[in-house]
Amino acid sequence: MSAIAKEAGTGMGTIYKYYPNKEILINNIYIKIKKEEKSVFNDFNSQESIKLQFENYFSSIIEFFIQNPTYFQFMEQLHASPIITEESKNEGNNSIIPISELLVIAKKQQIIKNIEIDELLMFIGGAVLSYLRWYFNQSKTKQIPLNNQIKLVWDAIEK
Amino acid sequence: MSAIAKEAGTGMGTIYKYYPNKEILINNIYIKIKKEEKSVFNDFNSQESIKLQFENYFSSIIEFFIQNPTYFQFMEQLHASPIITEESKNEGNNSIIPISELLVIAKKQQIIKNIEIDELLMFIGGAVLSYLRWYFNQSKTKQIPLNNQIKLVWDAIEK
Amino acid sequence: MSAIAKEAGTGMGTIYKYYPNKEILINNIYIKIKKEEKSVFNDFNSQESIKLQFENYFSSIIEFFIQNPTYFQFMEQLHASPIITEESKNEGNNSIIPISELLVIAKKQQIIKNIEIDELLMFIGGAVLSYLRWYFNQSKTKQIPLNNQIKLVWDAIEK
Amino acid sequence: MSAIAKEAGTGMGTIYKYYPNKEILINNIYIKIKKEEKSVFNDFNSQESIKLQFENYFSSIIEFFIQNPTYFQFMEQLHASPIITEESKNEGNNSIIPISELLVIAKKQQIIKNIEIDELLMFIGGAVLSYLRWYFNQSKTKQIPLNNQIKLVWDAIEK
DNA sequence: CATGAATGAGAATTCATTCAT
DNA sequence: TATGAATGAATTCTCATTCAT
Repeated sequence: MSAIAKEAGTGMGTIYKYYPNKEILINNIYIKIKKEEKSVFNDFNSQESIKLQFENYFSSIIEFFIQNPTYFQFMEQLHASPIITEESKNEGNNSIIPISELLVIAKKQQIIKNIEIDELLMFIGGAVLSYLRWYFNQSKTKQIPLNNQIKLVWDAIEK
Repeated sequence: MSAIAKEAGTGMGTIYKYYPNKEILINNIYIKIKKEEKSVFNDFNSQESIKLQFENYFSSIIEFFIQNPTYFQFMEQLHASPIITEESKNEGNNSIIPISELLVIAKKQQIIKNIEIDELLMFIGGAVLSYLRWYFNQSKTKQIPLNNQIKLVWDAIEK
Repeated sequence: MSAIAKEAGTGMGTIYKYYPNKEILINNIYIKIKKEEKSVFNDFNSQESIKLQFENYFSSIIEFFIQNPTYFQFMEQLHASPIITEESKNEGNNSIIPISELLVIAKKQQIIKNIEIDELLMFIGGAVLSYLRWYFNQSKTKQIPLNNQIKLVWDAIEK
Repeated sequence: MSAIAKEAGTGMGTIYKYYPNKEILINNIYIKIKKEEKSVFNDFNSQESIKLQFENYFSSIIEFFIQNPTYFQFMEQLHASPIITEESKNEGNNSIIPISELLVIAKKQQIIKNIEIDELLMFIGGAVLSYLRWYFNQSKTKQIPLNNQIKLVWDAIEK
């Protein structure tokens, strides 16, 4: 907590004014990131084809974390920590609503495989996560093309 | 540490006899799990088709963690922790050698897409991880068929 | 450390804020005592005869430890302890500079024996130490006159 | 204790067979050294002059600790430790009986100053101690002549 | 009888939280 | 109101002692 206060340029007392204890602080950060993550989808144009919308989503969510590397580090370290409450996790799950809705439509239109939405979602989530882990381990010189990842995921879920 | 000793049914001093400090203990557990993970591939029959071998690997590695849920919990909580040293991570990376070699062959035989091995590996790793996260969040009644996951991954990497 | 905190009327955390660990705390006390010991000589009047100055020094340094019995106990217990670093010992040796300088003058004036300064110093140090050990072992009723000690030392070093 | 057992080439259990606990072990070592120290005086020839006997004693006791540097280290570290019992200290004080008796004679014969034996003893003890501290801090190349020390002490106590 | 692995009370150290300024 | 020094419960680690082999 004292390290956080120092980094934030405030006293510890100030943090405790807004967040009664460390658990609440961490959980609020968690939820904040999840909300921002969800908002990535707001700008999307639903006039475009399903495939394009999906690809846009996929690259946007990755771009989001590339632009906010500390968010990614935070999630990597804490998503499985006992400090994150069940309640926070539930609220955090809202972040996948947009892509979930897109998948529902795609499935109805028989564009993608007839697999449970949840199962597809977790699969896509895994692709996002692994790409980002890779990205942040890379020396910045060798950039991995996102195209390949997008093709892999789309070939996977496409009917 | 005292909780670990209690759970292990030993005194704390005994743990410190074998592992000089907590960091070393945790890193040894990390490496042990990674080694076991690698050994999953030992039994494999290289006479089978590439696809079958791949599917076997994929389901085996998932089976491994389902049989050892504590291993999975440990990795989820600690893989991104600063307590895991760079050295341990490097040693841990040996666990993907078997599947890596399989992919090299598959690529040569033009069975799978012409994408860098590392990129394919991280993609597959993401699929494994996301399935397991899902599995352990499930109430045990609703079992998700692994078949779907295998099909998704294979369709993704197949040429 | 907890006993020290209790005695000091603070929490243990407070000690650790100023002294990162026990070793540093102990070494700081060591150096502090040595510095105070040195400052005993500050008040001295260099107009007086060499002999008088010497006698003043001798009785002052003994008076200093009699007034601060805990200082003496600390030194007795810790001067040979491995917790006192070589660096601290070197810094502590500054405390003998004043008397050392006095002896240099005394030797030039052929007042004292033509023996190496260091050898004289150690001899004097031994006399101080042994008197103090004696003093603190005494029941307070039987006070040993310091005069005798001073005569002994002076007769020893005098030409 | 385990370090002691290792150094001694035995198991810890063996030590505990002979010395029920660490305190007793340390105190026994203390007393053993003190006894050896006393025996240094056994060989002495009472036919010699008092002065010669004194000088022999002085150099013998120093020689004793130079030959047994670990004894000196032990005493330096532990003489003021709370682990040494009052009883051990009392028993240890026997080691000064021989020199004490010599001083009684010397005083009767008016060879040395008319100062209390105990005071003379502590003075001499201080000289021994300071010489040894000096000796063991020296780089072995520069040997300090013991003659000077002996002259210093004798001039001090001589009438 | 000798051993040294096992023990756990006690010591050192940390860090979330409080509260006087 | 904002601060960060002070706090001490909780944690890590040590080491004298025991006891099964």
